[in-house]
Amino acid sequence: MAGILWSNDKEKGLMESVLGREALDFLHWFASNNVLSEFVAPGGDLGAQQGLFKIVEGSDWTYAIYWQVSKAKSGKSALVWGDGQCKEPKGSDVNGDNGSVNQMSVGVNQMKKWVLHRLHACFGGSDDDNVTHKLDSVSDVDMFYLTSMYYAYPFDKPSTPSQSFNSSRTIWASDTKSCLEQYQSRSFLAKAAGFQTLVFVPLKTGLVEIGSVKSITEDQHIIQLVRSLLGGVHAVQSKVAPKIFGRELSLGAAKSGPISISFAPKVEDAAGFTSDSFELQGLGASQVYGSSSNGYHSDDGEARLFPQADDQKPRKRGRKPANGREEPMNHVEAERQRREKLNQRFYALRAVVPNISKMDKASLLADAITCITDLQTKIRLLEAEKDITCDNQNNHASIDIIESRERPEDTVIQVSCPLEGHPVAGVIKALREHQIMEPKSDVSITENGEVLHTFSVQTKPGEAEELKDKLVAALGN
Amino acid sequence: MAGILWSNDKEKGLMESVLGREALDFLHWFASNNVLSEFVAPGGDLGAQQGLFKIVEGSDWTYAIYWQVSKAKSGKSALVWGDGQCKEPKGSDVNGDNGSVNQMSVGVNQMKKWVLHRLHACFGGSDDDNVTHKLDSVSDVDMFYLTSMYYAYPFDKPSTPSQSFNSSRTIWASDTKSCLEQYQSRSFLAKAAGFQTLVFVPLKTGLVEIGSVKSITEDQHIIQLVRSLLGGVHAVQSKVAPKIFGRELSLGAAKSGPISISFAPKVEDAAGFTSDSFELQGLGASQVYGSSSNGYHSDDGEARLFPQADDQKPRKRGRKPANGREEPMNHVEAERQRREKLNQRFYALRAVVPNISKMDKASLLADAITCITDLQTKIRLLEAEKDITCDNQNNHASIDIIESRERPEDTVIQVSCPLEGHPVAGVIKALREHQIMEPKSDVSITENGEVLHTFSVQTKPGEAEELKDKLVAALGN
DNA sequence: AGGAACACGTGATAC
DNA sequence: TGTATCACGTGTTCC
Repeated sequence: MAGILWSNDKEKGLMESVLGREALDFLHWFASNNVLSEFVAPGGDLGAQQGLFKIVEGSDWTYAIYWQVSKAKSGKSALVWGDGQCKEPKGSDVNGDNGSVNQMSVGVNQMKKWVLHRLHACFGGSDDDNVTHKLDSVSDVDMFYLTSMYYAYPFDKPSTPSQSFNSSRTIWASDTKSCLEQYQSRSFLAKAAGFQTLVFVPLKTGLVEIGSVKSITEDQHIIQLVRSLLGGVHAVQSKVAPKIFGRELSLGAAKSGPISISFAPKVEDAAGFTSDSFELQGLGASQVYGSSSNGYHSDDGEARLFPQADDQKPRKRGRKPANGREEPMNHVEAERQRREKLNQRFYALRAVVPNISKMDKASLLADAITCITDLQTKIRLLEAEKDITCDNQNNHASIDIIESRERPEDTVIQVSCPLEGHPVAGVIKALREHQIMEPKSDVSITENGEVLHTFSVQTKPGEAEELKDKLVAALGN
Repeated sequence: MAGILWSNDKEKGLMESVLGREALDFLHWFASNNVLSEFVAPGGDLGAQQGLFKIVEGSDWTYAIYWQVSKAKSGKSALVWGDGQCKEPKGSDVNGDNGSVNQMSVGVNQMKKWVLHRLHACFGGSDDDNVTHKLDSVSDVDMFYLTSMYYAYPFDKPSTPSQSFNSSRTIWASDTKSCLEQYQSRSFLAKAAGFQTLVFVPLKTGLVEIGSVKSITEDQHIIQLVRSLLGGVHAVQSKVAPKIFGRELSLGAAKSGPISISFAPKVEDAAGFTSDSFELQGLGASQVYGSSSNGYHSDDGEARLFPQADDQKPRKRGRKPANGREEPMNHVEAERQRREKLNQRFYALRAVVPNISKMDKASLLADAITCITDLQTKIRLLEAEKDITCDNQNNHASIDIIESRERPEDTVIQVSCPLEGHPVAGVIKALREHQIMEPKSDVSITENGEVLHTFSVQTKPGEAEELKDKLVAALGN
């Protein structure tokens, strides 16, 4: 009955009518397990804010969200709300059609605000920064956008965003159907808002989600724009679609763009697969993909999906006439299935192993082995690197208190830390290069949590401008 | 003729007689390709120095070296000399036997010093910090130790240290033979120094090599000691020896300890393997390991290494009587080899995939797939994390020059940077918690390149001591 | 040819 | 007794 997000069934029903069943379940699970509070709020990067603004402003995009990678103390990582930008789509009215603010829409509006208020409170927001107070009425786009703020995508659970990030593949869904599919648990809200296009652009430190109420076909320029605005130095290379045996794998949807994902590929469950579903992690068209190399299926007769020139060279296919006993026939069938399963695993392996040298099975295994070992060393190196920089940072932070001697009314604390890594190291080095050998500075803390270093250096008249240029050049901004 | 390390053949010969052929080649290759200068010198950590000292001092160990992971700008990583500790083994004399300093040993000594001098010069050391000046005579242990300083182990080349680090497995060689094997290109020097035990202990940020002129059997306590002294918080879990089908894999040498490595497992090359050698990466006893699941070999009759109760149940093994044509006979043989190769790959895959759920081939492939995807996401996350911290650090370094206004004789430069990540952030926070809201500090630079923050805060009498404790506690040291 | 790679049916084996 | 997996020889296809 009573949950965290609701206190009785009536409230639950109300929330469900606004958010949809799946979103409510999702958020309720989050709230119950305190998932969101595990992750540190990345603290809005101004660059991200500006970049998202540029994407949404003056374009057909309705909103843009930057999901950032965040790591919890528990070691789990997730994509959490980093920043966002949203606008009301042109030509749409806030309260549905025609602007007739009737009784019902007012009631709906009140419900939305109540739900948002509830969410805000449950996820640990204080009352005064509640954005709903400022909103006169809440549109469906607002509802979607504001609800998304409480979302997060842990990497240990499969989801479209995490998958896009992991594979570093852009996902572009430009028709209502596949678009809503990708929205997954947010699809109810997305449907209400009328989104027709959804794009996930993976970046180095997270990904950008952009959506539109219009249908926008895939455009590499927009992807590049997103990357250049938010991706640092667009270091995420745009991988070409993986091909296997020369054939493109993404046969699922129209265009070459969106990768349609079916999370529980229950196809041909009858064939006796165990519950593990490798054959197809995010690669459209399971039937074709999962089939054996010369496309025929064991059970059903709907086979021969490969372009094999119908009924030409049937070889010795087709079940044997079951000669004599039926015991060995079953055996043959079982063996067939075993082989097929193995082959499917081989295909799945081919899909995940990069740099496949030859299409040979043995070579594939060899490549897989080198791949694994390479990845392992890469991880070890990255971790070592991380630890080293951590140590350095700790060294920076590990400050020796040299002196703390008491005098009648005040205390002097001397703290020394290495120059290397100190925020003003660049300034000091630049000053030193300018023959200013003993730069001293006062340090004070501003009210907005910044440290202010004030250097006072002696310069010859006219030299100051040059010094300033040098400093700017030395600091690289 | 003329190289970087020598100017003529005579010099080359002299160096070779001191260093040995392989070490000379190794170092010459380094010097020629400027490998060492690529990597940043990690800058001696005092903790490491002390730890190594504690290991060597008062024990049977002759020396200890900390090899640290270092990353070049090119992206290549290597284990480079981090720090070291060395002592003259007890009971040994510096100049070989009996202390009779004859003409020859004096000459040898001169040669050693000349070689060290040469190495020192070639690897970019200045003349004044040349340690050979301080040494009266150079023992073989010294020679080994000082030469090792110019070593490095890039991860793209196979070597015992890099392999130990990668697999995070301790390597312990306690007999002269395997010991010298592990020394690889340093074996000539190691032999001269008389080392009988060599141990590599992998850590998070590198590894520790310890050696002794005595034969020391494997001792988990020493490994733990090394880890606790140098491994941060011994986060490198000591993996148990991998088992396959319940049998231990390390059959190579005596005891359960050392992993004997043969870098080009040329065994059964005759069987028609291609040059790729997966079947055995650092897992002793290639013959047993590489064989098919019920140990028989295709070509040679030296088979049946598995405990299979000799000549019991030969099944239908043994080549068929070659009935009729000999063509298909060749075919079956080829097929046999293909199968065997595939099986070997499967075995090799089993060796590198962690968390093997079932011994099934299909399950193995499934595990391999999840393994690869998991590793890939792990890498993506680590890299994202790295980038985020890099961004943060850059933000710390990216300082806005707020003001630089010129006055008659001096210039005021105001630099602001975020409090978060600032070295004195901890101090300031601690002070704030003590209701000292506006801590100001002078900053000056000491002559040894450190930044000195001097805080002057008002305290009530007797409060200073408490404040000091709080600060120490807040800074965690 | 003639090797390489694969799928297939079959017998054996372990639980 | 069925239900797995596995290895083997064979037929076939593609260079």
